[in-house]
Amino acid sequence: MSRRQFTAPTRTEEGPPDDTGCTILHVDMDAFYASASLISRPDLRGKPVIIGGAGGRSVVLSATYEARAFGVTSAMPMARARRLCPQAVVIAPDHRRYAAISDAVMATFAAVTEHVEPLSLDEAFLDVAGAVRRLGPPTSIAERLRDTIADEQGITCSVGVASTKFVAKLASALAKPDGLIVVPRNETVSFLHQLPVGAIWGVGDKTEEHLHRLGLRTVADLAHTPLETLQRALGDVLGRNLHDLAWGRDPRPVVPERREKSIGADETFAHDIDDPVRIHREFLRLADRTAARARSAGMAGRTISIKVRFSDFTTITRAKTLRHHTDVSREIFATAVELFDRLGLQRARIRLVGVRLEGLVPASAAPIQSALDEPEHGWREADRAVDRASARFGAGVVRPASLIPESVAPQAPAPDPTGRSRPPGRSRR
DNA sequence: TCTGGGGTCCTAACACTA
DNA sequence: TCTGTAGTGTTAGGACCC
Repeated sequence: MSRRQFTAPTRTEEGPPDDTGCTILHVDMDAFYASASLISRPDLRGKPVIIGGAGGRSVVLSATYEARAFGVTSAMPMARARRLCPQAVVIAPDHRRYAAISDAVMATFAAVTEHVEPLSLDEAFLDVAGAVRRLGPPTSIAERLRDTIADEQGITCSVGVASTKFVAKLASALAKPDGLIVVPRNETVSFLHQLPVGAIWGVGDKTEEHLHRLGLRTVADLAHTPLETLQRALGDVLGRNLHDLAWGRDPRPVVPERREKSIGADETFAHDIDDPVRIHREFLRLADRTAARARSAGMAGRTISIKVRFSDFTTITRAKTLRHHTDVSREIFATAVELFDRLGLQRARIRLVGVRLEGLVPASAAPIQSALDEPEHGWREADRAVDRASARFGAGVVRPASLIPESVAPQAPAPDPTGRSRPPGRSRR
């Protein structure tokens, strides 16, 4: 689902386009989360519907085109979306359903080519060079994919067909909704040069503003600016990238598998808080979630970072690299709390905290060293037991005592949210 | 207007080491 | 032993994407 919208100066729909050499397809589901949610609510088709949380600080995950007509866009605060379109029906996200549909769509892609690079749940690049002899020209393959997805999943998608990933992605955005655009190889540069600079993948609000200050408004302006000028203004890497893209140079291949480099979780509080005990408790919850996800992915990391966002929205991060890799909840939590305490905040009002595990490697390849004070059968085994219980009875069935609501927890001495308690299985003498 | 959550990548400053 | 330098790793922040 592409967030950046721009108007198509032209649509190349007249006559059969020349798709010779255009073997890269970018397939993007139309308003994916909204379309998927409406499968079980056909009564809402054709009506403005917003997918998002009901909380005061939640944002729009997706919206139907009928809601978008009122100015509702994804990532917009829900409060604003409701003001813009008060008649819209708001539906809570159903991530399981989205994952299931995404799996089915990816399987459809895999039946066409093994060169599929998923970008997210709802979009992917396909390199169909090897499928042309078997299935026909790229445009036919794209049409067939669109039909299959519509028939089998009941949702529409848009496809860009081009000779590079970058141009295919631009084309699919222009084709939305429910369309197909082919950019012939020899028309790539003229296609690009009429677009605004903001259309380029990697140019966000800040860079676009920067380029406008330099008097650069279209991709053609960018292309005709000396490389050295762009590099001076934007840095070596970004300057070079934008210059190359402006001339249609994008040699990146479709890469079927990409390994995660970090895993993390963060949480925005319903109201800003300044209570260190509550903040520690939140770090415990987030460390637990992060570690469980790492273990489930079979990964371990060496760097633990925290993120703290204050009430004025300024955000800081702090990180610590351990001497060994870990996937142990308690170790991630202890490091996170150490980093947080080191900030020495005097009851600052905090809006969000986050925990991230970086420098991931397969756990099987990482020598995971026991923490110095870890007894035999310690926290790692406890984590494994929790994982097994969660797999059997559902996530969250086993939690640290300090995360159990007071109304549920048995009367006992207050748990220590810092986690500096005794390890499991060794608490009794 | 009032800004989620999950990520990746880049840059710069600094520390450490050969 | 001291100093300058280049390479590398760590840390922090920012921009961007979906």
